[in-house]
Amino acid sequence: MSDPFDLVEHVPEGPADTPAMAPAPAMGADLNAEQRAAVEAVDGPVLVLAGAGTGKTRVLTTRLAHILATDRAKPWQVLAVTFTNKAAREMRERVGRLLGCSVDGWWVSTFHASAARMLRAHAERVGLQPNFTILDTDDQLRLIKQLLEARNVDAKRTPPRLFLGIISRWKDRGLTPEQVTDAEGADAADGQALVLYRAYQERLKALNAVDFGDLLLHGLTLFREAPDVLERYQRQFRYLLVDEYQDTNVAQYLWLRALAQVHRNICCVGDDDQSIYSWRGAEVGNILRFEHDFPGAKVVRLECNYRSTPNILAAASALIAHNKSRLGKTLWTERTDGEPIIVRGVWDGEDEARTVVERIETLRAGGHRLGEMAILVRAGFQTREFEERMMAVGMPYRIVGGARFYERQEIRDAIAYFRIVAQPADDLAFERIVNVPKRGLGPATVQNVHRLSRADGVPLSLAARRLVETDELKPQARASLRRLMDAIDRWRGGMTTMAHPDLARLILDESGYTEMWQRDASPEAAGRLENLKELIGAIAEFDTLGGFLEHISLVMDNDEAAEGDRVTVMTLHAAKGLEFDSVFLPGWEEGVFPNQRALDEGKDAALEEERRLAYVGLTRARKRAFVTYAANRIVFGYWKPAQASRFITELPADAIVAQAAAGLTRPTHAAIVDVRTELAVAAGFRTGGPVGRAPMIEGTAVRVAPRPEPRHTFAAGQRVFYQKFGYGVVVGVDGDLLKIDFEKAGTKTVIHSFVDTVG
DNA sequence: TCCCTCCTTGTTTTT
DNA sequence: CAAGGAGGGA
Repeated sequence: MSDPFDLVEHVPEGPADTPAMAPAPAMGADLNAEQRAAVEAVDGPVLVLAGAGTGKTRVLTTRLAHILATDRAKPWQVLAVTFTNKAAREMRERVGRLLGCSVDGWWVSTFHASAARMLRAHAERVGLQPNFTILDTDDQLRLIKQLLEARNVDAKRTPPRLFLGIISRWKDRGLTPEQVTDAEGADAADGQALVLYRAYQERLKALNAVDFGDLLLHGLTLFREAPDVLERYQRQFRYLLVDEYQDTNVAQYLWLRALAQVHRNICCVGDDDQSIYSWRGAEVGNILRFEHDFPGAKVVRLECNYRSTPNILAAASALIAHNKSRLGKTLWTERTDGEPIIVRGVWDGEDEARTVVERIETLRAGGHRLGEMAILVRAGFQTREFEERMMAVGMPYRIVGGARFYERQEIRDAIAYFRIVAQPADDLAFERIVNVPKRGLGPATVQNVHRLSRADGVPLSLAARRLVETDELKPQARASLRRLMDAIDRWRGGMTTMAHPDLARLILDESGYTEMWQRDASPEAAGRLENLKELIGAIAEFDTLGGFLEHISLVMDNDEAAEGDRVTVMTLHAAKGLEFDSVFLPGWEEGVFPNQRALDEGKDAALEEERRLAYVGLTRARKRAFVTYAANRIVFGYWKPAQASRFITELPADAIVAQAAAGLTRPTHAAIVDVRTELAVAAGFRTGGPVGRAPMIEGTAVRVAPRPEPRHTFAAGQRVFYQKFGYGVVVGVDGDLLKIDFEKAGTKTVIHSFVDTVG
């Protein structure tokens, strides 16, 4: 399969594609009764309600294998969709292993990838060209900014993000601008949002571009406007498998429903208790609608948990039982072993990081692998303190998420170069690179190109080409723009004559982009050049530049190989679907988790989603969980007293052990009615004043946890080592803070306790 | 045209 | 407290 744009028409149908598979009876012989029921109920609609750790992926993959093994369908007649790239990858691997064959070209992928694949094949039916560009959030925002500017909307009062959010939610619900009701349209941002939505869609079409939401939305339009196409897919896909069904939004639901109409063999696997993406348009209601839209659907519950100890299950079950809106499942296990969950109060975030990392160190000393431990946080900002602590003590760790590979500046720049070469009409790419590196083509020149582009109704790159033939530009800008446009033409020629990795390198070299970073003296420059090299390497794995661009626009996650034995740090959202022996759950405080926004909304729905997130966190643990909450937390740069999370009070007393740091009162759950207040008062507050200033103490039973003693004394001129920036010389001392002139990283201010003396 | 400084704003979560 | 954007000055 060489061209990812061209799939449907050429799916091989011969026997060569039939995998050499194990005989059917052997398939999944070790499943339990419910799992087996879910696997073998192949015909007709099936809804599998699968609790955490009940073998849901196993059921899905076995079911797929079973369908093929019993010859009910050929591989290309099964559509299996998941939500994340990670899950899709895993399913492909497991199915491949199960059947002992390659799954290349099969319809086993994410919703977005499947929808994109169909859309590529029938782009013209919805007014697109097959090589349309898929925009990411960054592109979308810039586009919206431009539209707002053009309409003289004050970007300060109404931030572009807000509009993007509204438009995305509409798309999640499968609504084109025409389908948004007048009432709702008038309501959103005083009616401006709907006007903007229309303009935005027009602009996208002109750019031959789509955003993520469009992949599904245009997919629906395609099905509506081209019944022949829909019918063909309906007939093709005899079996549909859907993973993480609770995360589907309305558009995805409608898309599935349309496809399932003919054969009605659709199997959705999900867990309403793990629905944590409603903010992104996911509709738990889809689970309820399923039985309504597919009457007679068989419902299978998987409740036997194979992952966690009884204590962990008891805690998770008790917690989630506080949610009102749920279908209700009871997880059980045959196991009897297990440690209690430790719930520990700490002084502040720093204390929390120290405590958690110490515990990790103890486990490691006891022979546990770091790769089996994870710190799961509510929000990204919480990772910082753990990162600093682990860096300071030399604990190997990896942060999942954060600045992802394809979102880094240098990667996005490079990709913009490739895009403008492969897709001449890609105005966004043109704008991104026209003056990067600086070549004297500032806003004034770009304005000129824009004007001509609008007047002639042609893409920016074509307008630029025409502009250099006129004398409208100053000689310098004109020469510079001509050089750039000549180069782009040359690179386009290279697409047919050169190997594409070579072409990619040539583009980066000739454009001066590589040189720009080589000349850059900042400490990140070396890493950026490294990343660019890696990018070229990634390109080499694809057959065409176009294929690569398709891949990266859909697969934006970096599966950085987790080499070595490391602690994983990530958000609870990112942890869904994973499991670890030991799970650390910090920041269980009101306002952090459940987070402030959920509390502000004051609605049950938001709070219940937070609780589901807590449930997801606990159920990631196989053997032990460690929950912490701090008495004091820095919020927006100011100390605030914190209350233990209500979720802590919802854990059953007999499954946990309560602990507290010195100076803090140990929580006694069973007896205290409102543990939260009790804890907060007993703990004492450190309030007021910006960070760094001496804390003010309120309350009575207060003891301030001692700050860690500096391990060394420092003076100007002292040569030092700091893990993050390397070697340097102290140039100033200010209390806890050291100003250090680093050899590689320049002058930085760091906290003394992480700095080591040298020599 | 570019750079610097001041000021605002924000903290979920991701295909 | 951070980072990112806007605005002003060289």
